[in-house]
Amino acid sequence: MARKIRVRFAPSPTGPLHMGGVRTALYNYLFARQHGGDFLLRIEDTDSQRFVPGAEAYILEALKWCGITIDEGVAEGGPHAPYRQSERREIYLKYALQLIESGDAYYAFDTPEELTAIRTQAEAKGEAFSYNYAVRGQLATSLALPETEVKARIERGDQWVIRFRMPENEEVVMNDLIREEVVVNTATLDDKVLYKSADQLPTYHLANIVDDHLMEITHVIRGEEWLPSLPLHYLLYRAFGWSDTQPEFAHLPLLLKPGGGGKLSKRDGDKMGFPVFPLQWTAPTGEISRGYREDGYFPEAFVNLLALLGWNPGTEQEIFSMEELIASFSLERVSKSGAHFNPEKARWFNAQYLKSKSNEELGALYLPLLRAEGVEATAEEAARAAGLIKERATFVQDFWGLSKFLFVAPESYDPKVVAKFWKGENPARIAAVRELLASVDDFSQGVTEPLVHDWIVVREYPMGQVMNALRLALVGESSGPHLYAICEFIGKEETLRRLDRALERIKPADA
RNA sequence: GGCCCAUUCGUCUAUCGGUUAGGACGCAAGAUUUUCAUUCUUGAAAGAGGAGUUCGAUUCUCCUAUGGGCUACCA
Repeated sequence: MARKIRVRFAPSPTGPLHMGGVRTALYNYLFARQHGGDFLLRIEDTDSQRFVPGAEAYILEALKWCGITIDEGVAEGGPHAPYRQSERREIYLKYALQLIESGDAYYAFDTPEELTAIRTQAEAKGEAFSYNYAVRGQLATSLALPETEVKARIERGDQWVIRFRMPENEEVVMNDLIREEVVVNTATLDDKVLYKSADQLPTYHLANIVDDHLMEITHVIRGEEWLPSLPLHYLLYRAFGWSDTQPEFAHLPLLLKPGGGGKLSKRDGDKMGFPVFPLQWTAPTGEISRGYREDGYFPEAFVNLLALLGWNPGTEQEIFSMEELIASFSLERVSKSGAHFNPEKARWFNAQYLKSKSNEELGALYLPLLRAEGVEATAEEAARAAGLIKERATFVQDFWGLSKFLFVAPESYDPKVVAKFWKGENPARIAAVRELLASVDDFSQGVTEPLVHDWIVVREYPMGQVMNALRLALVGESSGPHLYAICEFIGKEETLRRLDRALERIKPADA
């Protein structure tokens, strides 16, 4: 009988989620939705030392912004609540003790200080210390100490941890949905801590396995950095007797820095000039890291570009809505090797989405920016302006720079353009065009364009010369949308006013 | 150091033994346009190296190299 697909995203609230984390969440979400399964969000806050206030709220907001909806989780609740591991602390000790009972784990009384001492000592000799079968019989463990001594220490309140008793020499054969078979010999592995008395909290490994089991998780989709601990996780499922319901595993390739040199990390963004976080993050120290949202990315574009970083549909389609991603995603088509993030392509994705949006939608986004510039435009004007310039923009934030001349007359005139076009007969021609335009009242593009165009052609004036001079007079520079569209937008009165101003203010380059 | 994973244009990637090795970003050129941009066309650009297996390897195996991850009482 097939179990209902259930996956989880289980971040640790040690800071803002970075884009690699969002991608992991996204793949989990896509997988769940495609199979009609459940997507859970579990907060893994078993490290009280590294807890960062605000991180959890950030994670929730980031997923929401991306359109990743959660079926069960800290905010939604669900049949397996609570979904915050710190609130499940009493669950884990029982399971740790069960492993001691079965002989799969043992108490260890070494203090962290003792362990660092042993480590540095080994290092000095050029060796690497591993807490494993070779040493657990010699150290202060329940395997080496008499039972009475173990009891006494625990009752006395000595601190202890519970470690997994890693088999001495066993080939663990694992299966990964992306990498297929992986084999590791346990002789190379150490006895990981599962539970610590100091804060009465489990470590990741124990909490993760216990919760995935209890929450009936069927597929664990996580980053490749977890692959080395997969054998431990296999062995834990076996020790608990849960092998028959053990989830399938899929380890995702890492997101790498654009230029190489390791996985993308939280610091890279500000250093390399692109965001690594979905949302802007203000650290408790006050330090601000930029986010895709604040940088002007549409969530659809962000999700789209993330989806294609490590997965491809096998077709040439590149633009995917969330629905299309849900329909075409598959773990089989996730690539095995790490993906370098390409900020240029990220911008391209956003430009694609920008172009596909309606003028009204973009106008609504532009309006507040116009207000911020002190322009009181109507929604209709903002939409028309957006329509004129969306083809040449990547972000809505680009709009003002690309269309300010639609709302305010140029204060200055680009000297290079003046030198090139405001000379010879051009100023006089512009003066003539001004009178020509003054003769019509309908300023729609369909009227002004043939009017001026024919006028220039009939006189055999050089089209480029006249038009560029005209553009200079109206816009102040040499780039922008179709000139007659600009005239239509600003209207007759403003057009004539700007021409008068230009004729008065611009000094001919050859005078 | 040990263990594990990976390796096709600069980058993301297609190819599931036989292809002129395809697409996208970026780059270059051309066309269109009054300008810039858009758009369109074209171009440069890749199988890490070496052994095998095979009639035939980018594709399968091994070695080397390179890249990456892990190696905490962090996740």
